[in-house]
Amino acid sequence: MLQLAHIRENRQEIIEALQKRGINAVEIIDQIIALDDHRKQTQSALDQSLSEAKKIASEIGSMMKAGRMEEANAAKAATGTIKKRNQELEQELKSHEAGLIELLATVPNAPHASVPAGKSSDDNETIRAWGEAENAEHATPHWDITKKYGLIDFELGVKITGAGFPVYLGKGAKLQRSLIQFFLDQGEEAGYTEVIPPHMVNAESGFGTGQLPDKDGQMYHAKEDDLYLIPTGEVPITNIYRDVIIAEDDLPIKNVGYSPCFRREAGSYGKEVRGLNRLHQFDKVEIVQLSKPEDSYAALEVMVEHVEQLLQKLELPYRVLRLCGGDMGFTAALTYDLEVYSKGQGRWLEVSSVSNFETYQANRMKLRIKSKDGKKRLAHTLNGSALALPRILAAILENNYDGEAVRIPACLVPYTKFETIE
RNA sequence: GGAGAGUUGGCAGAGUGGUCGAUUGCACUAGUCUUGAAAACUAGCGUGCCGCAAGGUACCGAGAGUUCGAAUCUCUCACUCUCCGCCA
Repeated sequence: MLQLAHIRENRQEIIEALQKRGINAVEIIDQIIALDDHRKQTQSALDQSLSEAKKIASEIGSMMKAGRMEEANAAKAATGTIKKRNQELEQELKSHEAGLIELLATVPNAPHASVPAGKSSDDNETIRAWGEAENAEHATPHWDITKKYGLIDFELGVKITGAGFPVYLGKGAKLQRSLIQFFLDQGEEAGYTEVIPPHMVNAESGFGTGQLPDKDGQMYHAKEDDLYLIPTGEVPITNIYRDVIIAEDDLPIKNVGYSPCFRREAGSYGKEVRGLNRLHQFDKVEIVQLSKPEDSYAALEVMVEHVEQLLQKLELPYRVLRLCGGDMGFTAALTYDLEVYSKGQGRWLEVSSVSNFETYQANRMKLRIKSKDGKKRLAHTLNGSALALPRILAAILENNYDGEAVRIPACLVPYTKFETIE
């Protein structure tokens, strides 16, 4: 969520930034500020009232010690009204605080100055591109290739679980595992510390990174234990640092982690979701950074470069997009999407999304930085896919297929131990 | 899943109804001393909220309750440890 102090100080600026998302936030922002005013007043009144009650209690203590019992009893009798007032003020404060969080949680992050205004993916800005985005001579969609070589069985997944839960077989499984290993090794080389996080999270974690309350329909929920299957490694990895105060010298913190991701994808259908294009369960290697506010945008660029390096090593043509306000996720201030060109389908596939959340998540998580002089401030959080597996796998199969065999990119051969699928 | 023990500031560990946000030690930070370091000594050293500030207020696993007053008493829950059961 946005910080209250920041909203109060930069009301107009935030309203203008949110317009890039197509949101008119005037009313909600003013509502928030008004409620915060009430909160402050109530806090003051409560503190004063509590102070009074405390004073009387200690006076009664001294009276009793001195043996002046009648006096003490008289004072006791008079405490009723104060006590009642305290309770009322406490209730009022609580409801103001809860109301504020509720309102704040409905306001998305304010886009960065460089974010273009826009409604949909049509308004995204292409920053740069790499490689030849042309259809292959033997253009074949990956679902035909996986079938031909027995790499993935989608129907088998339907039997075991349901649509969107494919079964990887033989060289298909090995290629998948090799990619994970490759991505993790590359992350480690770039200075990220590997973590293997839990694949289920509680509601607090879901709130911390911003999936809850707004996107809870997208996550699988185990009601019995009130736990959610993670939609991305971002959730458990970033929440490692929930409620933590980090010494400034320990920043930046860089983690890389592999995890399966589970998404309900309610409402998706058609050829957009065919094959590996959109699944309910998929694998992803995620990179996460915590940084000082003044360093976060430089870190974001380096993260994008890291992902680009991966794609170049895999020899996949790609382009980098700066998302417009309307296409950006709820919690992001700036997002770069990386798309690879899928030659078998003749379309771009999103394989990575790298974002700076500034203090939006840190504020929800109470993730703070402590400098040497003892001053505390919220950290900036960033994350990105490096990379999401299924569409990479699809692109590798489609882009390296010559009608006879699939050639494995050189960087993966040390992992797969085979050079072709035929 | 069953039985028992526990949960206090970065760590260790006091405190069982009244001025306790909490003794003390270690760690940490600054300073004195020293050629430098160590040692010793001095001071500082949790987090949130309200307030320009002085200051006020809240937090001793979480929530509720008893009381004029709760870290201390009662209840519920969570977690940790030990033993038993089950199990990859």
